Amino acid sequence: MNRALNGEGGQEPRWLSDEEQRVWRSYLHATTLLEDHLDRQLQRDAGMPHIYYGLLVQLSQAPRRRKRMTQLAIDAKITRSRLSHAIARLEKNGWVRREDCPSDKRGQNAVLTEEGFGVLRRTAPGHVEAVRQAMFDRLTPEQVAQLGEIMQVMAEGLQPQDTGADLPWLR
Amino acid sequence: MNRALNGEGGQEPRWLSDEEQRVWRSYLHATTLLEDHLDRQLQRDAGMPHIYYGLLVQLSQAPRRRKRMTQLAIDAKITRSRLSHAIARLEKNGWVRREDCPSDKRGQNAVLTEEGFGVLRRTAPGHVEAVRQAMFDRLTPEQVAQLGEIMQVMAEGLQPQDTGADLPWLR
DNA sequence: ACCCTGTTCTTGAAAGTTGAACTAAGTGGG
DNA sequence: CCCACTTAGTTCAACTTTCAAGAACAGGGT
Repeated sequence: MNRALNGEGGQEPRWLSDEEQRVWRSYLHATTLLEDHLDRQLQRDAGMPHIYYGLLVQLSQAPRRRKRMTQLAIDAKITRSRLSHAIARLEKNGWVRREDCPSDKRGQNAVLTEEGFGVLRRTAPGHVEAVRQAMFDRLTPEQVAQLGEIMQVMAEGLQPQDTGADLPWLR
Repeated sequence: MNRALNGEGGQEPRWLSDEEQRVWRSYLHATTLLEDHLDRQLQRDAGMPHIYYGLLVQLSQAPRRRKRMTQLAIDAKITRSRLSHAIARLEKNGWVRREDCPSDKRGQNAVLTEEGFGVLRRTAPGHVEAVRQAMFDRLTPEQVAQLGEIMQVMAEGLQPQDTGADLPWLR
């Protein structure tokens, strides 16, 4: 459905207004700077990128500190392939281990190890502090509320099925 | 300066409140979904990732459609290393070429080729449309203004020099 | 039991990214 | 002019991500 609007065949493109451009640039600017910042912070203090850290967090909050691979992939918004590689790396670190799923022989659980939990306990304070300094300490309470609302709306519009019905692949 | 708050030596960590956690999750959720979405959109329609597309945009808006490597890296918020690789790839595509800087023999200009400009002209409408659908079409004008304000504040707090004076390396 | 289709997860290769080391060229004393 | 120091950009190796297969199992029908 983008096809019709794309490239040569399309009708008049709806360009961004000046203000929209400014907002879009600020958005790109802020989000990339923050993601880079957190990636470096965690690489330095926890020895892993932000996404990997997020996987450990997910596991730490799951019922028995374990989760099916596919569910973890969905919750972390990454592909199963990426998750496979990531878990392999975390496993090599001793922070996660794999476990066969009893009910489904295809299935695997990723399980947070005690050691992995320790890493989280040690590094979480520094990470929260970094997030605070970058976001919550700089925004008014109203802005925090607004941001929450805005991000929620955007996220809703981007759930898997939206962009086209021709994307049966997970995520 | 994170050291003192990190891990074992620190004082009471300032955890996020429930609402802050919700906002933070929404933020991560929305930003990663959008970035993935745009990456796929551009990979499909323009044959390059979002960042590379951004480089072409930068060049197209620069005075003679060219820019010094370092300046381009700063403007695009990426490392010089990453830029080197990216330009090498874009050069292979024929969309950019390198040019020795006349005034500084160390310097290089990245120059947008006519072909590169053509790619931009063909793919920009589809990209703008994707951005609109994901963001501007879903937000009220007030929310757009709020988002702009918020992102500006966050970006200011993340400029290179903030995190510590002990980071002489570019970004 | 058998086949068919869809799901779960992994793998391998190519592409992209990172951080550090490196080359070459400008800069500013002494 | 020479030295040390900085800056511009590239390169290398290690790591991460993506995309396209592929192996193994599940859940129906038939």
